[in-house]
Amino acid sequence: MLSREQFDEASGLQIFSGCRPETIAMLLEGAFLHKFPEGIDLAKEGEPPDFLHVVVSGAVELYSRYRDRETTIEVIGAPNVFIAAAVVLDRPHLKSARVIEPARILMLPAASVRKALSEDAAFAARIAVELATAYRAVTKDLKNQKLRTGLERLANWLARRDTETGSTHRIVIPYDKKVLAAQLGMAPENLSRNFATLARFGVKVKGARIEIGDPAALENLAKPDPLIDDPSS
Amino acid sequence: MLSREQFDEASGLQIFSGCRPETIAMLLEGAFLHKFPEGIDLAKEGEPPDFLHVVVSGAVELYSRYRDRETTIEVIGAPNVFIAAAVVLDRPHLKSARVIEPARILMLPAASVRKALSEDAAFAARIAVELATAYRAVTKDLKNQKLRTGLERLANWLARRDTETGSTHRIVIPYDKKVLAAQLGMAPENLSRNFATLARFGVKVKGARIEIGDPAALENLAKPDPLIDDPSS
DNA sequence: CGTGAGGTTGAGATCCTTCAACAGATGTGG
DNA sequence: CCACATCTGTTGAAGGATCTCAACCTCACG
Repeated sequence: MLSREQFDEASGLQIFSGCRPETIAMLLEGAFLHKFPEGIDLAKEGEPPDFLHVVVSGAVELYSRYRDRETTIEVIGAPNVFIAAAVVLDRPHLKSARVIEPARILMLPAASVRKALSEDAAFAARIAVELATAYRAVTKDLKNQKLRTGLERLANWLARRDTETGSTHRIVIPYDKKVLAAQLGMAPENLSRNFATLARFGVKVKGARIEIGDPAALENLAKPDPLIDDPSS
Repeated sequence: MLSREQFDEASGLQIFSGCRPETIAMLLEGAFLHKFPEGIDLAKEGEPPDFLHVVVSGAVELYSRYRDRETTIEVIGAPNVFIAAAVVLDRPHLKSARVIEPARILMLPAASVRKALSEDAAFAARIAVELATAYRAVTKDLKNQKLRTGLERLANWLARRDTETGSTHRIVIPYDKKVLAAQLGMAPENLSRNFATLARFGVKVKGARIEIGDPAALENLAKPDPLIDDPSS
């Protein structure tokens, strides 16, 4: 149950923009807005979806296992939705979700979401936009994986991260390096080695802090492609 | 412009089920239903989307380039939609599309699709389902890429293809082996070598025809996971 | 100070790609 | 019908990329 303040805060979220007030009220009826500490699992792959999750603040890692391997598929920051696809289709999660930065999460009952979908075109359109955006993000990731080497993926991650944080040429890895390694699709050891290789291109690493000494050289190595790297395209 | 028969055929497609007749009429207003021979390009990555495409028959390969590399992301058979995400968001295609099996394609004007999205909740919900399904398919593919070796991907492709075609333990590769190689994320040479390796597990290859001599051995090697391999989960 | 977690480095094995040569099938024109 | 070209796929050899295992290092923290 949401408090008055929570209700007001939640109803202002992008996901509800343009929706009918009744739709919003119905969705928030059985909703929760909870704080979660780092390390908590919010969903487990293979299990049916109970809630649509909205990251109000903090960050969540989506990861999967197979045999004795594990990889992270995506890191979701605020203010984004996740596991929308599983909720819409009412099928088991394909990924587990784990808090990697203390987070406030709005949880909307899955059944309400599916109901709203067929009753409110604006909400359905918003969900369609969310899904389309998520779809494109994964597609870019798949292209990234299949078309680039590990070193290229790292170089592009650095270049993108730099422009996203104001092109100061100083960036900070916002989580453990092993998470970054898994996200980039390489072993942690390989991430170290790739960083070492990038020293030749003016990249200096000190713990989680990275300095891009020669942005042009890095850019030239990375050869970013808007159809892979632009988050907004 | 569609003929009377084409209109009737098109309006029976799954994508329209539950939609208001006016929505369907509006969508089919400026639509085309064309036959395309093998090899034709239907869309080019980087260009804006003009039409939502529905594969009525035949097959289409979605592929991408980067530097001098190319990979296929997906192969779409009938009766499926593609480039829905680009149309919904009105953003450039992330992938090119090429006919690999003579196809009949229904093309719905992108602007009409976006209009229908906000006016007809049933249509919006259908598109949301399409997008959610496509999203999950790419996610599975990404897991496949990041969590498995090439040999495992091939073994699982064979196992899945076999069950999809009636578990006769005889399958036919429905397109060129180089397309299969790109789809599985390996060089064509490597596909050959992986097939050679599979001989030890009872897999016999003669051109495009494959016989699975020891299904249990293949299954044991593949170790399929419903959260990667089940098309319906 | 120890201790443990996260990160780095080295060595060897494995996976995969590239380049090159070759084989087989298909098609064409004389 | 044959010679030739072409396209696809296979095979071999070499090198590159990546992973695993192990040792070591560093730093925060009790």
